[in-house]
Amino acid sequence: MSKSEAVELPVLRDGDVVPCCPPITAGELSQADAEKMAVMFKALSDPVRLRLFSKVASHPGGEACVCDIADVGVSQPTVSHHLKKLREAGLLTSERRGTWVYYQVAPSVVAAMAAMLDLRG
Amino acid sequence: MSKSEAVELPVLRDGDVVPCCPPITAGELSQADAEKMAVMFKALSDPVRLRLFSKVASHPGGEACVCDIADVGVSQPTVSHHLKKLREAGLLTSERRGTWVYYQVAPSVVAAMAAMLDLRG
DNA sequence: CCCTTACTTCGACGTCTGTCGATACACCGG
DNA sequence: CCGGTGTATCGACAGACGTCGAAGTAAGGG
Repeated sequence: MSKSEAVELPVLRDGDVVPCCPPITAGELSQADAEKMAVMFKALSDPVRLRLFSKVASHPGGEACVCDIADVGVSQPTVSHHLKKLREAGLLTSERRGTWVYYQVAPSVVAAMAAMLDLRG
Repeated sequence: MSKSEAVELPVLRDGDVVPCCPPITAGELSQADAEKMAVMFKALSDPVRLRLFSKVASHPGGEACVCDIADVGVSQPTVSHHLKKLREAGLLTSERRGTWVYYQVAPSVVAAMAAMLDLRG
């Protein structure tokens, strides 16, 4: 599947934000932009995914092995399914290291979502 | 169409943010917090709702009449349905003034979502 | 009053989504 | 090569969701 490279801290500096879409206060979203953003928000619209995501994000280095975060009250296949959704939405990246698979947060994508919700115009 | 006599700007100051949940980097989300946040993210997980929301948010005063924003490519009952979802999630509030119903953004709720996605620890 | 305009609710329908158990795939240690 | 552990995919199914037209409610104007 996907092959991610860099393993770095999720620390953000100004300018790291992918300028996907302007803040919602800036004007009406185009159909295309709306669909793009909807995919990201949908990824976080499930309690299980939200918990998985927070577990990865709050882990040291912003990355965690599946086995470290799998305890969210659903079966293992379901965990895998949700992690795939988060991956497909661009919020997480994954990397296999030996037996284990590590998931990392994608800071710029998350920052883009936050930026879009910025009401200070 | 309608004539919205602008109320006030949705400008935020520090401290206006409802401290619903800590940033996702701060630790694992509780089951309850995850469910609460999931409802908000789910509200923005649909392209039509995202466009409706952006139309309200980008309107002068952060408020708009339904008739001003209803042109999003779906039927009018569907628009009403989506606005209800946004209202139930706390992202919008509504108010009837005469014949028209005006929707306003709920700045503190939106800010809480943005704060949760803040990766700067 | 009744009619028109603005919006909401209702009922129905097809699609999408979350969940599971079973199964397949990847890696490691012996 | 073989058995064991960690993850991913598959197939199935119930429930949630987006959509519509039709009908209901609210307000204003003749």
